[in-house]
Amino acid sequence: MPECPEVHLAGRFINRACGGLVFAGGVERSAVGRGPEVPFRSEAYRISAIARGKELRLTLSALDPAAAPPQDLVFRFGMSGSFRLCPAAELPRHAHLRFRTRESPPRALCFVDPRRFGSWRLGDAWQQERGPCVVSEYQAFRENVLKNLDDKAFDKPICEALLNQKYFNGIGNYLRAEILYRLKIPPFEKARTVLEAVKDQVQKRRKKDPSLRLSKKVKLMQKNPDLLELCHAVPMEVIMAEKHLFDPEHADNYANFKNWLQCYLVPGMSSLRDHNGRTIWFQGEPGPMAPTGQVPQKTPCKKRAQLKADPKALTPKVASRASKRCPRAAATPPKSDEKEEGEEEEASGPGKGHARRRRRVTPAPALPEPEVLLNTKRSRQRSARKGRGTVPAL
DNA sequence: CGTCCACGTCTAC
DNA sequence: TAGACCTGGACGG
Repeated sequence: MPECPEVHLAGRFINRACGGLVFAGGVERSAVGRGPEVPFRSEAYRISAIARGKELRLTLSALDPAAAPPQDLVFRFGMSGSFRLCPAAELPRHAHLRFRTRESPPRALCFVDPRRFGSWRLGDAWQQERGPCVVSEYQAFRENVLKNLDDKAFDKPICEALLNQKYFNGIGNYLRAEILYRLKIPPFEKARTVLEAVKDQVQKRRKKDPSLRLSKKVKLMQKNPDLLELCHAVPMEVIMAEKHLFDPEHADNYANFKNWLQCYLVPGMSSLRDHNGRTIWFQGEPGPMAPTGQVPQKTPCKKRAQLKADPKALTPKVASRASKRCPRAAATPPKSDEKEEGEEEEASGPGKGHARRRRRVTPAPALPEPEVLLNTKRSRQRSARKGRGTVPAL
């Protein structure tokens, strides 16, 4: 689950689980891994990690510094990357890079990445174009945004700007939805409009109480976080909830994570494809820059036996939140012949449990003769689906 | 079985 | 602004 919380937690996992381990030998790479061979070998070395946004840097350090210079590696996780520590004799599928311990029997720290969109590079350099980390470099992140509001990156809708790693290093698709939802900001409001308002608000606060004590300021911000503060606080919630969302016996982790989500994938919320073909989840108005020719999709609210709420699973703030209720039904009534409820939909059977997603319904547009257009063999090629769910333009 | 969808970048018309 | 890059799970017939 690689947005910045998962990357940071991967780093924490490595430091905790591997901090006391000694590794030995060379670094093994799978035949298909998306990264270079790692020219490092040592009969006794340690591994440490540090995260920045969606990147994770590993440092391999020989116990005897004279034996070999340290080797740095910077990973990106793509859509499916993760690190695991497992017996070297039972490597998981798609373990594209492996670091073996000196134990007997040996274990291996593995970079596992089924889809292979992730990669690694040699050296200690973070990717040049990525901005400060929303989690670990909050002040720099904030200033980088507010000082550059004239950048054309902010001409775009806020939901798209939030995925720009030059300004929002660490934010990904579920975080943008969760962040905007907390403030009920329409996802297709213009980014600059939203951020200028943040800037003005800061000025006002300053004028009003120029001598506020720091502690007061902190309280104020915690009570009334602005968008940029939430870009830090929301990922932090996930990181803090580590124990419950990502514990070793990951049996219920996914269920807990889904339970933490307030908007992304949540039944009753609306969704649209943004201009890059990514699904944005939101509630309420899409906003002025919404793509034309699409009807917001809505997963119907089923009568659901709520996700089995694990009462201790959530951070205090969220803990009291009523289990996910459907907001009032709204526009775009679902198709009349929709299969209603029926199954009790236990959120996730033990073991599996996955995004229970309603198949996207081809919207029935309130336009004459949509069928012709909609049914014209939309090419079934893999990526021909960006436009699915569209409505003939007017 | 087949289709759709996924927590992200990249580069090439 | 489309594809391309990939595997695998959910769901439908």
